[in-house]
Amino acid sequence: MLINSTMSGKKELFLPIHDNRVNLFVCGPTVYDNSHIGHARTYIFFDVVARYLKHIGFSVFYLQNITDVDDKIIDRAALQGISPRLLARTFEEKYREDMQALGVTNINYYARASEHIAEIISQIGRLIEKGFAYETQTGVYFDESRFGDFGKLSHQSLEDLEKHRIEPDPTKRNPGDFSLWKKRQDGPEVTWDSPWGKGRPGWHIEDTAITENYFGAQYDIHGGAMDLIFPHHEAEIAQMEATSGKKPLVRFWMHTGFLNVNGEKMSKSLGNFTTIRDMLQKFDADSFRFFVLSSHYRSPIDFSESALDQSRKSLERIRQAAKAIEEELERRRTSADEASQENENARAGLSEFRTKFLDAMDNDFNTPYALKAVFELVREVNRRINERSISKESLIEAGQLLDDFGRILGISFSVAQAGQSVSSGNNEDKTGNLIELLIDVRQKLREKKDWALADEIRNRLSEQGIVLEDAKAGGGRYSIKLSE
RNA sequence: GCCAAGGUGGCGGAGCGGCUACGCAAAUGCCUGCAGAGCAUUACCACUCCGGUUCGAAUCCGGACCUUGGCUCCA
Repeated sequence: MLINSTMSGKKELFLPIHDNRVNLFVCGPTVYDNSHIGHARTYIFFDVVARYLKHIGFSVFYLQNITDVDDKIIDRAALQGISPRLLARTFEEKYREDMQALGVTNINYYARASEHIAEIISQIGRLIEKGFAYETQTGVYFDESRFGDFGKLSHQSLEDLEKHRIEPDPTKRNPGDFSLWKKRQDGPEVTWDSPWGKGRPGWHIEDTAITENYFGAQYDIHGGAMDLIFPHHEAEIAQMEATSGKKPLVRFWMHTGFLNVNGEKMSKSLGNFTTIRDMLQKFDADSFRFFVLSSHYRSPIDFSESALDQSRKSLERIRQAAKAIEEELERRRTSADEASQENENARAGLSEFRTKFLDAMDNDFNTPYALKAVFELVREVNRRINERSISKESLIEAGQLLDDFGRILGISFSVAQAGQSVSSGNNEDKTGNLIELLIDVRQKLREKKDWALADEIRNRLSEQGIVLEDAKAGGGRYSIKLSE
């Protein structure tokens, strides 16, 4: 398969370093607040990366760090009068709940920065020994002038990087040198002993200490959003390649585009900051996943209510087809349909849709193109059902294809688990029985051609959010719209 | 200023050298008591601009313009 690497800017053939094993690392959140829908975009995408790589037979280990030692956490905790650890653990828990709610379920291990201090200290020590880092009164810094490749990922030269907006720490040798260890004491929970005195790690070092610990000096894929390319990922390259002397740190750098809101970057000052929790109050997780995956992962996407609405409706079309397949299969159970069987013989099989879907995914995770294949399958199956030219085998195959595609994308295409909650007519509860009763009465009215009353029942149920759909041969079905 | 990603039909969004997706919305027809769903067809076929390469460019090259982001907080 082909994967675009930020380093080369090109699609390259993906082969893991170790046989069949794929080591995947994605920068996790700094847990000082609720995660927002921009995080969700990135993490949903990499969840699909893991799902797909597993589907095509790789053994994937997906590692994510949790930044639970950080200035923002300390500041926020002080503001709220609670301990940094309590704050961090609280939002870490919420983050995990959010991921669960979004169907992001393929992360094998979350590594907390605070639980890898020994590894961090070890790596800093080796950097100093090799002359890539130095100690001052304020901390330990990486000397970028000693590492020739600095800037290679973001395509910037050292001269470009001389320009800076924040006044650099005066003890640093070069303005671009970044912090490995901060000599600060902000309370026992965020202060550790080190050969350079008490303090805490800088932001970049935790990731390479963690990946070195679990993956070694080199691994397959490192993911994150575009804004992390510089300086964060640049710093990771410098730290690990300087420590180990092995290049490259990572074979494939993958970066997701931004999620904007009405064309603007999401930010608290603009008031367009949407947390995952708030979003899920209004939209179901599957619709959001569909929205995320209907654009290419490197393109910017624009979040809006109408975009989400459109995604919901598009997804609904796939689910309608899944429903039609089930119903047709049910019908076949009671009566054999020789005609359909025979009519289909002239038709091609459905396997071409699997090929199209997998080809799209194989080409740098082109999820919009993969979704196209899903819709083409849907149309073909609908057509065949309508024309009575589909065999039982093809119905089963189509159902399996939809299931497989849904599993890879982490979206439920089947009716049963639909977010909109579509009930079929065999509810056990009393409400369901009442609705059944009304449908029965209405059916009798229809048989008597009392259209006025029949329509009134349908309209009034519709006002209650219960939508009736009449079938040709009586009975019919209904669905309950939970939202709105 | 430097670096990066973009500018495609009413909207969303693929394609990245030649037949133009896919979805949403719309129209007409079939089906239906009506509606919905489904199916078929349609809208006469859009690619920021200006040059160039080519038999042929949305797609390659050069140049402009615009948008968003990064430049040591950031998914």
